Amino acid sequence: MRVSIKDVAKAAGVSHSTVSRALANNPLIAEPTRRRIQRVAQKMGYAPNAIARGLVTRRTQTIGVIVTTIEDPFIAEVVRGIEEVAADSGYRVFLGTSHNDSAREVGLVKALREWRVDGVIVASSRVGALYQPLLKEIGAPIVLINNQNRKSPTRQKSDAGKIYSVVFDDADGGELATRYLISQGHRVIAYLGGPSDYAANRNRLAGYRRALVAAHIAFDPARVRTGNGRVESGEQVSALFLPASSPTAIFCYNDMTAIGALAALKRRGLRVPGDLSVVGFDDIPFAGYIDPPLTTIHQPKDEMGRLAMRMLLDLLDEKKVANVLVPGKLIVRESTRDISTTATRS
Amino acid sequence: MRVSIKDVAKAAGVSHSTVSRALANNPLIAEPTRRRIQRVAQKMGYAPNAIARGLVTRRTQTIGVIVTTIEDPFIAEVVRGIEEVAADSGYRVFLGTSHNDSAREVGLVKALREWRVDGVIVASSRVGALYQPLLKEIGAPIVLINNQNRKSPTRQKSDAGKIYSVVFDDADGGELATRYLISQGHRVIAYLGGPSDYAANRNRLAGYRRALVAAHIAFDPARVRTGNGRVESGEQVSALFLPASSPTAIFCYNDMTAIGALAALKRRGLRVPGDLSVVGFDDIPFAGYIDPPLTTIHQPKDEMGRLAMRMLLDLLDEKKVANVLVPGKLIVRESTRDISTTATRS
DNA sequence: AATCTTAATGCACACGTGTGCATGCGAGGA
DNA sequence: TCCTCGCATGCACACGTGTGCATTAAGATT
Repeated sequence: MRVSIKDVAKAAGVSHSTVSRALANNPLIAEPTRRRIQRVAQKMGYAPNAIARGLVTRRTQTIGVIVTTIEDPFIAEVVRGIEEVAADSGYRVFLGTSHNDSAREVGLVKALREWRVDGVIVASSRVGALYQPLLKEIGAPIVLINNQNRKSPTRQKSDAGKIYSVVFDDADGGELATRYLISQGHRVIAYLGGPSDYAANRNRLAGYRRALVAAHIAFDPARVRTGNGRVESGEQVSALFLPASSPTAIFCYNDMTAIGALAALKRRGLRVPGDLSVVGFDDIPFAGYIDPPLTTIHQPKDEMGRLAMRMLLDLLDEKKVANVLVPGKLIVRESTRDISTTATRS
Repeated sequence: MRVSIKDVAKAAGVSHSTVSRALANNPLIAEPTRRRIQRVAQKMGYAPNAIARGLVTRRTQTIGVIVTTIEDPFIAEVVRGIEEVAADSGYRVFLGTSHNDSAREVGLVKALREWRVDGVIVASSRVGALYQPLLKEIGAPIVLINNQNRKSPTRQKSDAGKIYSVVFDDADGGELATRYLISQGHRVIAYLGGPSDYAANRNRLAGYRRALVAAHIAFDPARVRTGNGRVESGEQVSALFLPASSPTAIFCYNDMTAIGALAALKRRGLRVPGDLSVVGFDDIPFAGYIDPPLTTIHQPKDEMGRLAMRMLLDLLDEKKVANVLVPGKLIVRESTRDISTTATRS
């Protein structure tokens, strides 16, 4: 049988209330008494029961984290950021993976509700997008990371209740990547996209167009393809070599697509960056280890996790919080090359 | 204010005990009463309080999972397996990352103890190795995955208490890889190892030697190097090219090391698998996407997670369980080549 | 008709902790 | 000496649920 606060009380010859206060370092308890009780508790191997405490304080010091799958290195890094801040603030993390399976999602939300978590962070596009009413049932503050449901997260209505979000600035990232290619002398730049119904894809494409417009380069829909965000959509590169002219650079929806593109280009006998420059997106852990090391847009994933958790802590403290739009960073590696002549430079 | 079982009882005009039983589908309650109560509860949006329930049943339906870091794709896959089985069995997962930081580890164990988790799974070498006494304090069954502390997990003493383990058969994997290289005609095979104090490294090396002995090839310590298991230890390949003779194949401690080795070989102007065959270990997600796609030993990571969770479920049911040694599988891709002449074959 | 059996429901306690309020006690001032 | 005040501690209730046992009512049995 586990030792409870009453056992300690009996052993120390005081009431359980005194023990409770002594262990909480409540100044009401006299110094010597407190020290004695703490010694006794220590010796008896007493560990407070968080369950009972949660029942009376109505605070569990626990947050729920819902993700699509923990295997996605992107999500793993976000979760790491969350866990880091949570642990430092004395919070525990309930992890649930939805696998984009409705039954699982419903079950998860129900479980979090029953466990009375203090707050919830969701990094699972579908849950965030489709289950907002369900999420609200939890009755705890909620922060979504990179949710794909709103076109513009900053336009969130106040009547959306307690649902806030941290999202990456995809449009800015797309512009960053494209502007860099242009600065390297590229004029014919293709976009090898992701799923057309993803806001991330739409926004990256929008940034791409913005950069073209700024450089007075005409946008050509024929230079844009959609994919599924995985390696196999790299095959689509073939479709980008038009009879009229071929691109000198390809901006890819994400690193996985870029990796597929590199493989497809190699099979065509084209060399990167010799014949063609390629830019990815996300900066997954492997981006620096493939051949050639990939130039890409870095998303500060752990930082986004930390931001979300800090936001949640603020919400729990009933502070005012605002949604956050996180900017990316260009990481130049070896899959891109400057093709502008020295003449145009001087 | 949240609606409790008493509120439902009042609304339905019965006692709270009846509600409790009705919602648990206890046959003691008459069919019509039960249906009526369930309807009322549904309409009032009642969600049982798992905290209160846990307090009285002394079962939390929760397990703790301690890992080094969730960013490691290897661990992520293990966690996925655990989570999968846990969810299907009605268990929730508390995730904690230790980052090999003692303070964090102690804090984690304390937290799990206070939350009265029903069981614990540890996939963090250090925690498993150094904190067994600490772990025991939790007072719940414990399953370790790939713990590095025992030389031979099957020799576990029964007095070790409730600590069980699921470990990968590294020696068998090392033998599998080496035997394959030998079957491809290689006679001079180097081992580019990992940290010398890791049991995994020692066991893979032991398997390598076993395969050599079986093929009557002399073991030469000069053909073995240690590393840190990360990409940079691939640089060590240079040390393997002895004046006397150079290897035709390299067996690497893990895929990360192999990736480093591939890069280093390329810089030396050597082609894989043309000039040299390379075999990795682990089969990380990227192993199939690098250039050339890596021949490696597959560890069924998600399966190991599932096994560990099932073992834990058995322990919770007070069934007898035995430690498990999980075998690997050779995955042949394109980093290896058969160099035996057709003459010797016929 | 009286008693027994069975089915359905309520009562009351327990789980372990936190906390408002009452209580006791000693010291100091009138 | 009595009253007051402040400090340290104990009492008792609450949190929400599960469950052994008592209770009630209705039907069956003698």
